[in-house]
Amino acid sequence: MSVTTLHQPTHRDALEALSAAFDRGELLTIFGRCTVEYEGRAASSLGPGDRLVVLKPDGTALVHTDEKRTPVNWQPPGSEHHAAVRDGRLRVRSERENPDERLDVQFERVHQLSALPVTGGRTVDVAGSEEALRQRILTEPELVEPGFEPDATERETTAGPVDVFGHDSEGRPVVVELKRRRVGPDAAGQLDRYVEALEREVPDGVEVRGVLVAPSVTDRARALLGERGLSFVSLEPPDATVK
Amino acid sequence: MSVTTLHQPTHRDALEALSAAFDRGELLTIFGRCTVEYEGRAASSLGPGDRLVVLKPDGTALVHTDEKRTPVNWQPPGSEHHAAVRDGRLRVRSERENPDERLDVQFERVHQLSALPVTGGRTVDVAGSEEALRQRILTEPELVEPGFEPDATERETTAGPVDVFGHDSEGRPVVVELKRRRVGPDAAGQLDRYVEALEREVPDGVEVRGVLVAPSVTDRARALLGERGLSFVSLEPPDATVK
DNA sequence: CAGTAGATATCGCCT
DNA sequence: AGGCGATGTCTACTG
Repeated sequence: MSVTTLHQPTHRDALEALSAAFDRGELLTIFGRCTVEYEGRAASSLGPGDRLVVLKPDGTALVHTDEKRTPVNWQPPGSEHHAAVRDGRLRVRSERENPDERLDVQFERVHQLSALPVTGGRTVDVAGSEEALRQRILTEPELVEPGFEPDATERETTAGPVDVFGHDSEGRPVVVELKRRRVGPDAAGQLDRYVEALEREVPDGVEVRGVLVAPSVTDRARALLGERGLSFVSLEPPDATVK
Repeated sequence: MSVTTLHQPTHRDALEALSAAFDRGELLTIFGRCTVEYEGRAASSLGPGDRLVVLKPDGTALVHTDEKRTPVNWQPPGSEHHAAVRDGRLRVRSERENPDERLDVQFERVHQLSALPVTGGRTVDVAGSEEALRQRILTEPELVEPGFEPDATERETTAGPVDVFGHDSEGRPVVVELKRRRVGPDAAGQLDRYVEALEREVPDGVEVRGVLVAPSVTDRARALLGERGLSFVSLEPPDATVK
């Protein structure tokens, strides 16, 4: 495991190490005093300060300060990294097309630069997802209500795919929308759009019911459900602590 | 600028440097072969591999592979980092309450550990936001339509705050929902909720109009707007390239 | 603290 | 490539 690290390198030495690391497909971390400019989907400017810059071989660029989970500036995967020395200073540019956007990091000083050969293990198994909740519904449909029977998942409508589609004990069509956590008005609106789309598919006079399945709802969402004649069933995804 | 870096340290030396850096409020990067376990809002497990772990003094923890913008595992700000050596191996735990969740990183080997003193410049000015689009509307209301006059921003309704509220050339109330980029059915539903909420506030017989202002809409969103009798105006936020 | 909606959201799936 | 919805979304703002 050969980690290459330079301390307080000259900008020219940093550039050389950086280029070599790009070629080897290594992960780069640069810690230094810099300014950052972004232009594309929006535009932003960041004054001088010490930051940690991470450049990934897949084209991702991250600029982190000492706060927050979200980088203060970034470029998504698929971008192209370029480095150069202008006016005696290291500049890293990461850009992509579609959308057209560009990130420029101008270094005043490079405190440390490391090239890290990263390998293996990218995929993570996550439990407690909406999919897990769906499995629970399909295994025990009576959790939605007694007599409920699922007929299809991801059933297509003009308003988009419905999580679970089925019918109740009296044969009425039922749309089920699943959410893994507490929901607000957006989820109620989403369910309503699906129900309205299906109302148009079904013979006149047949009522389409809508059921929102989630751990809990906000007051506003509950009110919205009431207005639209939709129901709510409290249910959590299995094997996970969800508030 | 004193960057502390250890190469291939023993787990015990790594722990010592780590604890010292915590005390000094420094940003920590650890590159090493590790496994990661998460449990909280969901649960996940990540097998052995080389990753970059970043620990921030505000309680943020990030685990990055060589791919993607999103860390493969993380802990949000406000968490508490703890480090220990168990069975001769470095373990970093980051946990928080509300929601109750915990991240465990178990190192097989530590390739490199750096403590970075980060200072200054966290705030970034962003242009081309929805706020910029709102300013544009307020300055040139005729961009919405000839005769449109804004009366309030963030006007409260039972369905939530409306971006811009005003009236048209004939005195009819108008709800304007702003989006900085191309919108889908969700935005149409959101506008519809606001219009319906205001219909209930206004005297019977008075029609409340709804206008969605965005660079463009999807087909489904356009259809939904049509059904609900809502309009669409194509407009982009200023000073930014938005598709 | 909860609710609500924006974001350079990112990401994955499917057409 | 675009549309669409989930996400351990994160983040800011408001009550």
